[in-house]
Amino acid sequence: MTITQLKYVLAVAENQNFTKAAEKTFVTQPTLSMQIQKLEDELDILIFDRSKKPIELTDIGNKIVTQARNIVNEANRIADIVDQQKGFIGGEFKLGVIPTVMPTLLPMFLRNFINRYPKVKLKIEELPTETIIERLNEGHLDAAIAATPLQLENIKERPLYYEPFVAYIPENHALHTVQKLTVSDLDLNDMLLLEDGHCFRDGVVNLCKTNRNYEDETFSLESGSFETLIRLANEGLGMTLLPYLHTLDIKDSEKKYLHHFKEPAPAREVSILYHKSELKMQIIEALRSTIAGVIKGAITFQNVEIISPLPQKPR
Amino acid sequence: MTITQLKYVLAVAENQNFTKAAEKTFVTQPTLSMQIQKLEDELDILIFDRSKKPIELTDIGNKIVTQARNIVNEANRIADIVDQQKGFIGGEFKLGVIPTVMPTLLPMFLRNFINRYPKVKLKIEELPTETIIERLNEGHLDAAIAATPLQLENIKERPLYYEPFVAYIPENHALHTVQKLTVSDLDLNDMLLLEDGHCFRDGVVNLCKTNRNYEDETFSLESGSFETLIRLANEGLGMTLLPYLHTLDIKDSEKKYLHHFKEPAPAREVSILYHKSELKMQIIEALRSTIAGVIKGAITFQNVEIISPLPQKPR
DNA sequence: TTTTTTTATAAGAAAAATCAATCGGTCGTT
DNA sequence: AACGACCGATTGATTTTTCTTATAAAAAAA
Repeated sequence: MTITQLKYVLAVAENQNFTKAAEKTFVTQPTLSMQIQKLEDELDILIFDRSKKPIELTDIGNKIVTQARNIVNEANRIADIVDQQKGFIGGEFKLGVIPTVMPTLLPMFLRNFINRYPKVKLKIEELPTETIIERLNEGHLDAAIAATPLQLENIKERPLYYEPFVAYIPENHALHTVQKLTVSDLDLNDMLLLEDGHCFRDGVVNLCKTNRNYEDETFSLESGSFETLIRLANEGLGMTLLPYLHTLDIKDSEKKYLHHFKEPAPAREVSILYHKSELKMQIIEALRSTIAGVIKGAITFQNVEIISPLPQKPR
Repeated sequence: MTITQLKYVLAVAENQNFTKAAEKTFVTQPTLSMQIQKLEDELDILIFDRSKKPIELTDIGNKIVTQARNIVNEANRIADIVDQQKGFIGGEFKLGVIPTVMPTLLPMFLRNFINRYPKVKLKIEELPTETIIERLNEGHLDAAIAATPLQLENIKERPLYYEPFVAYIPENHALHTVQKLTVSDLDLNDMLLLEDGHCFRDGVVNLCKTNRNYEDETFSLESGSFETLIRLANEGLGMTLLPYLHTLDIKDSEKKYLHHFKEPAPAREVSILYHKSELKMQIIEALRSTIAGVIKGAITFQNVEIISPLPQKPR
């Protein structure tokens, strides 16, 4: 059994197709066929059920793939240990970021990070929390930035900052005159929300539900961006909640509609997530410290109440 | 980097000598030299400091060896997973047992186990707890039986039985007339102890110390076996404590000197230990269930108080 | 110094991994 | 049913890698 064989197995398991897996691993398809057969012979089991289309893992194949991922991860870590020893910070690094953090946080630290660690080839993807978790587990992402706490078995989370919710209340709205908002003022029926799938939306829903217990309703007005939500609010279709960083680059003419919450303000916890194997830990640490550095100037809130980003299942 | 190379590195690291390592791995010495050099070239570091005699690991070499052990263990586990799937229970299995458990427990389950799992080649070694822990960590033992709780980072423990302490009090002793002993009756100065290094000795010391706080004294009368302790007690040199199973095959004429403790009786917890990687788990489970089966008939104590087997450090 | 021990090197043999080409089976389409 | 597309297995040649024998070189022991 070789590490190469295990990598081949992983590639085929992921692509469910020998030919595609061969391309990904930069070998020809017969190479994959033979090496995987050799491994199967050695172990005297079948890893793949080739009668199914597309190809499937057998029961035992599934277990082997899990363990193979383990081994390959641990093996990759050798290079990592060496890098660390040499003080080398570089190589490809794949970072996932949730959509509601991406446009505000990224411009704040990216230039800074690239200057400090020019040898790191950052590949950043905007992904929903759910996909981020999958990809972290599969090793397709090296780290991610998302709202926490998620408390997942194989994923570690380290908080970066706490970002309060800020209300955007148009002129003609009932709450417009209220100086300091409290959570109990909120009404989910009057709230303009992001589309389903955004964890910020789930956070807002959770926040409003701490107040009263709503039925699971269908919301008619939803949108994919905060920009649109603000425009809808201006049209008098309700109020909305924004994450604090988004309120920094709002039009001056609209700033007067922003209402902060009374302390402790509800807030989301934004963390850097990584797999418990702590692969490429030195780059993760470099990222974390860079972000922590730039964020310190922008966000200084301490007394906040953390709102869970997880959707509550209907009972 | 290949798994074979990592195994070679481990062999050389353990033997501190290429030639001996070559014999152990059943290859010639040049093979080791070349493969290890290849790995060093690939990683662009030196794993061994060849200027020292005997050969030594470099700093980074040390880290790599630790990780290599990890990888090789995880790799071995693949075969294990396959065995489990096939329901195969067999192969070599190295079990460590502490001296105070060995002579009583072994004859109880060994024949039974060999009959049930004839394909397992059991290699049993009598070792002190300290050595057991080392060997489990290094992978030289597959499992061990020792007194717990030890609460070690990389070693899991699963209790097999609770074995009460039984006092052996000779005729002329002050406590001879006491019907049901309590811990507060014990006096460490009057206690015949096993030699240093036995965890049962530490257990007895801990037990007596829960009573009063003793200085760390030197004990003049110590011995390596319970047989001798009993003989010394008969000579009127003090009393002693025995683990329950040892009291079963004591001479009939001496049985009258055995005194059980009042419930909850102090007891040692005897567990099966194994590395957290759970290698050869199906054999470990087979062992555990076999022992649990035979022990159920012999030990039925429930209401006991577990005494730590760890030596207390002098402050 | 000589001998022994130990690791490195060189060269060739053996084993393996890989590739290009091709086969054979399955599936969907006409 | 026939055709073509797709996909994994097979074959045989080629390259690469691994291992061994033989030997050199260096260090330690005698």
